[in-house]
Amino acid sequence: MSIKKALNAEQQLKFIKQHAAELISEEELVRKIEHKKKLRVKLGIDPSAPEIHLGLSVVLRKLRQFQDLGHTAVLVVGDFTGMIGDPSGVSKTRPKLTREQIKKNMAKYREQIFRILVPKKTEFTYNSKWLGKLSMYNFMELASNYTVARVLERDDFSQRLKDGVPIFMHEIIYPLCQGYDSVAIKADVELGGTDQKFNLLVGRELLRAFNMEPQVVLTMPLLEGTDGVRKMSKSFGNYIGITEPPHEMFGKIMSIPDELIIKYFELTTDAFPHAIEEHRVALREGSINPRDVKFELAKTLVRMYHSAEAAYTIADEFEKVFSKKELPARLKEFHVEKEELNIVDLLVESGLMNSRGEAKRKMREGAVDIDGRCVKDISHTVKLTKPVIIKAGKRKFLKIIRK
RNA sequence: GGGCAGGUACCCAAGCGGUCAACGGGGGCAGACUGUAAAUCUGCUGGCGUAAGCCUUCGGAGGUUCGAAUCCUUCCCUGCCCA
Repeated sequence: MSIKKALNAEQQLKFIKQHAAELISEEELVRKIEHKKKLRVKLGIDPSAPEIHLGLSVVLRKLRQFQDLGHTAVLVVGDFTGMIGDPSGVSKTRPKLTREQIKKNMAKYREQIFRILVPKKTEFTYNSKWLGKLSMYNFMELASNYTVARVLERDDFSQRLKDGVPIFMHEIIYPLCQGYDSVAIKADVELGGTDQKFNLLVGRELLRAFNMEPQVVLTMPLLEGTDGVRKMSKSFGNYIGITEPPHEMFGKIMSIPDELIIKYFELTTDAFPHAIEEHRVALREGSINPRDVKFELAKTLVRMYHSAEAAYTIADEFEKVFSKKELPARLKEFHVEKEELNIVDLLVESGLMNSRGEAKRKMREGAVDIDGRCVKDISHTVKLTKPVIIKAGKRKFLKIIRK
């Protein structure tokens, strides 16, 4: 990072623009870098979802890049809005959070966020500090800076209005609060996903309204989740957490659609641009099996968030289990008292299945193997004179041992 | 304040007295296939029961009926129009 610190504004711009969706505006950014050297780069954080996933890492990594260029990351935790229960941007209202919950969530968040950011160059602030103190008078004044029509221009608002999906008053206020955060922390740049563009622009205009230099807006592309369609988000269940165990992470990455491989490489990994370019060409020409590139991607990410050793071990295991259909090296164990018991009971007791109904269904579908043999008979009795290995579905293995 | 239209399983969305545990789509899971937990195809997707069957579920609470997601009353919530 010491090397990058020496870069001039034009050179920095090149890094900043890399993989970004939109930069408003380039000239302003260059000017700011030249004048101030050290910029305050803002990122809003939602305290209700304390788990960082690859989707969020896209923006966080960009923030890290700013840090490497010598700038300061200012994380604004939306604890005020979190306590009120702010909109999710789609159609639901987020749950209200108590002070304790927020505190607990943020402790978790911090720990994860510094796997990407540099602590020394990171400021944490909570927007309740200023939003909580805003008087009705000040608030009204703030609100007078924006018109209803402008707020309703926001993509999701106009869509919801058209669809007859409720929009609540506090949701309309929300962009103003976020924009006011920028005023409060004197942001030079604000980062966000492309879905945040509107909010970020409000911040820009509010700064101007307060006679401050407007912030530069930088948006990053949204990363699709494991379903390959919707943006990665905890509420869609299509996310890959950066603290997930290596095998989970590896497996989930292997399940993304092939078309997303390059995008993932670009936005979530530290792979060299020329290496990514090679993959892209190879994929396009069909000279390589997409699986191998995805394999490389999975290894890279496991290495980044765990270790090189973990990456190799897991890759090896994956190969064994899914390509060669062998058993994984290490099996989870489950201990039982009885010498023999019914297979359905065992599946439920061991937690492999959620209910007896599900266990029976899955058995009918041929999803259950005992010691490598498919068992469909639900009255089957498992004898535990010696340990038995049960496979339920493609990736659930369990070694049953009698105590 | 008045009128109209709505609230259905994880999400979207049918159903409008019995054949509804509830069509269809998405998601999820499983099987086949494969190059992978990609793609594609097929099946499954409330709980208990080997099964017949039983139990819980259609915004909340009551009621009508042999029988309600479907009808009535009331309450809560949402959208649209009028004021």
